[in-house]
Amino acid sequence: MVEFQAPKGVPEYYPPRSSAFLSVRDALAYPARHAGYEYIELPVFEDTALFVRGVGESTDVVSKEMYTFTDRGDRSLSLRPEGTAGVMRSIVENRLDKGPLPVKLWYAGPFFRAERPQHGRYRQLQQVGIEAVGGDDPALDAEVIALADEGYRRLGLQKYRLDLTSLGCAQCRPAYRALLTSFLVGLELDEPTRARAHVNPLRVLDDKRTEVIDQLVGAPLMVDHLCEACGEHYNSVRSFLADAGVRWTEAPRLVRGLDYYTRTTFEFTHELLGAQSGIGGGGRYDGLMESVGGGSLSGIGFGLGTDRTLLACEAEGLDVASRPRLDVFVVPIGNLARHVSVGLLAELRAAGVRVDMAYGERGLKGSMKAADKSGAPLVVIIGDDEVAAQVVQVKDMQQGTQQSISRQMVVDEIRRSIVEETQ
RNA sequence: GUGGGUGUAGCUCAGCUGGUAGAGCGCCGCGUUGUGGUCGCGGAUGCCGCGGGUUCAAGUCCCGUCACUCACCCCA
Repeated sequence: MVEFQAPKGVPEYYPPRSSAFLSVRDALAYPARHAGYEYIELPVFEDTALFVRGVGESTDVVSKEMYTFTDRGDRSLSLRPEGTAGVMRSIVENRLDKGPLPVKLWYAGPFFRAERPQHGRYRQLQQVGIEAVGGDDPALDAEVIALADEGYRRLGLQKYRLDLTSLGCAQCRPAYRALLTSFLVGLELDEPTRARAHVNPLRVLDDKRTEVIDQLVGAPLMVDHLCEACGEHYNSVRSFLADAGVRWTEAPRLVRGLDYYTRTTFEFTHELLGAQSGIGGGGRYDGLMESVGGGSLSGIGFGLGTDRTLLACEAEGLDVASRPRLDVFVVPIGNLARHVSVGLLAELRAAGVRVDMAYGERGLKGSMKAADKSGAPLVVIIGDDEVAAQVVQVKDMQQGTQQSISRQMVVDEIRRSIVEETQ
């Protein structure tokens, strides 16, 4: 048994899977980056009060899942459980909301929740997120959702679904909430569920137990009680989504665990992931910025789970990191050749070629084995004969063919063959 | 936080009713002169998760503990 282990529930990504993790993260961020969203790097911990006020005191995330600690200045800080509140804080603090609107940002990194770990649920989770702040144009909602969808599509994912609904606003939700509450009090519910209904009646709607679901058949739904403005907004969002070519499922019982969501709300789930099926989600938040001390700008955003998306790719058998890690592997024979090789390595790297060489005295056979395992399609072999003749041997590992190329020409030759291959 | 399952070589796992550890894969080496993958041969590696108990004897039974895992809950 090893002396030290990574903290409970914290996933690590090491080779070879780490390259797949990077590919997933990049694929999820790509659509937003190419839609003009700019990068924002945020603190991993913030003032605890930011999350309490922003995310909501009654949420499970804040009430029992935060890693909270006191620093040496006696300040209460918490590892961020989600990204949106921090983005809002930064926008307000750095006056980004005084510039052109909407402010469009993307971020990626770790978030922390002190939950019981299980497949796809981690205490340190990785997310890629975007926020579009300072606009309530329903086309913006559609854009955000479409960018998430495109990320999953880029990876080749197929067995996922987009659930969509509207949670109304400060105008219409309170009345609906009262209606739902009066409906719920008439049901046969156990104590924890009653408590939940008291804290947030909406949350009872997505209960998974059949005995609860059966009782919810006639429950009033938010989408049937939207005010005129929210109803119109939601219709427009759906219309723009259709224009964007995104397919969704109406999910009138969709509820999210964070209090700030209003109007458009969505979640992506993958069918092969078991209990932790949510691979991404998000929605509109109209009052969030005000609640953290900013102006009354509304926004919309999403958080996509990098860990779970990777699991989803693996569940679908997708090879998300098929590109070899190297273009060339150099095999020197003898000390003289090692000097030539080091020089060649520098030139190749400067030319943008991804290259490694056989270090250590392994002998030609061992070096060739290492070359094979490196996955590089080309191997450059240099021995005394080659040094004397000022050439190198370039071997195509797949074909098994080999040709002698002059030392002078070899960098250009290799670069050319790589360009051809990537076309 | 609440339940269930599992913990044996780097990995996947076998080890029947208790008698001092095995396979496949991987790794390293060899198959003579400067060439990988296939094949053949050889080799290294285990406090059998940890602690206690029962027993002449425990990987094997009992208790505890830790870790992992699945579900609830929650969510990415």
